[in-house]
Amino acid sequence: MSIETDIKQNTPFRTPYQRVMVNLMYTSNWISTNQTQLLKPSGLTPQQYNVLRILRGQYPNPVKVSDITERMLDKMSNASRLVDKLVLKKLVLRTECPSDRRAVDVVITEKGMDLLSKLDIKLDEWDDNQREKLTEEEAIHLSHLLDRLRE
Amino acid sequence: MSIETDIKQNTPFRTPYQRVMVNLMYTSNWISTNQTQLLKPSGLTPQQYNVLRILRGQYPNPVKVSDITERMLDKMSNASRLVDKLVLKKLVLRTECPSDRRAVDVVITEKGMDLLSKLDIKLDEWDDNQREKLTEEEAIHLSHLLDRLRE
DNA sequence: TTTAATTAAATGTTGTTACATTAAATGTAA
DNA sequence: TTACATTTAATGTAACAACATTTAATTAAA
Repeated sequence: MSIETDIKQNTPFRTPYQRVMVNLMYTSNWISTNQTQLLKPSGLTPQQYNVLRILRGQYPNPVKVSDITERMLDKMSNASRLVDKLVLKKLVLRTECPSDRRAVDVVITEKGMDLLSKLDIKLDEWDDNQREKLTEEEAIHLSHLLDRLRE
Repeated sequence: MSIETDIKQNTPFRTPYQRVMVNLMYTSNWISTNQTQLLKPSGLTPQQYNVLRILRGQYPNPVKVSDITERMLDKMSNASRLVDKLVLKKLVLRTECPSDRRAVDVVITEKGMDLLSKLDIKLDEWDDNQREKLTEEEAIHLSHLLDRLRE
């Protein structure tokens, strides 16, 4: 559905750039809502999931809280408190970094890895749904346009 | 910059679709941060700005709170409390709807219209920046791909 | 070496979001 | 009409986000 119809707008956008901006916010919100619902049964928020994926990416090496902050999509979020939540759920381990006692090393646990594996399957299904809407070439092109927009 | 570089990811995305999803979240967050900063001097949050724009679109007709909710990008947001904030700033007027005493009519004030006019100029500048990154055709294409993705 | 500046993580605070619940008005069906 | 369901807005609440501040460790400079 066109973004104008989706948001019931009756006056057209002044420029195609404004249309893109609104469309991006709307689409991202749509994805985010879907993702939140997908993760809810696992008791994870999208941000917590994001942290787990960052940790898996480095497994079995630890990642410092400051590195997590740098890699998170939402730079303003509080990685420290997110790690707190994950520690409580025993999905990650937090240990003092031996070489710098200010820093904190975080590692994903086996329980965390298992949870991610289960979620991979769900995510692949969601992935397959998108496959029906865009071809691979279109998906690649879309990413490319987004990269250019942020330049 | 490519999204992989932006988020310092060293393992590639499994599919172009996953890349698009992450890219969309990242890009939208980037836009949202920019927008928040742009609006901050006016004392408006992006959502409050969104409500004002919806009201201007119907001016001088009133819009019910339920209609605002329907048209907002973030459907889960609480239009009632957003209108509250705008009433406090005298940017909108809230009156009981005569034909349905459950409903509430909201109209943008002259002060609200003036504020939007000032913001239009700022927004156009931001618009011009994007113009250097994507051609009009590319912007149109990008919106089209986003529409298709949400189908 | 002592002092100052910087860095890393944690914490405090204020406002917001997501969601559930409430309260009042309206619609509907027996 | 009366009872019940639905709609509309407002409110309560718990978790979260944005941002500032604090505390401790490290680095750099005097």
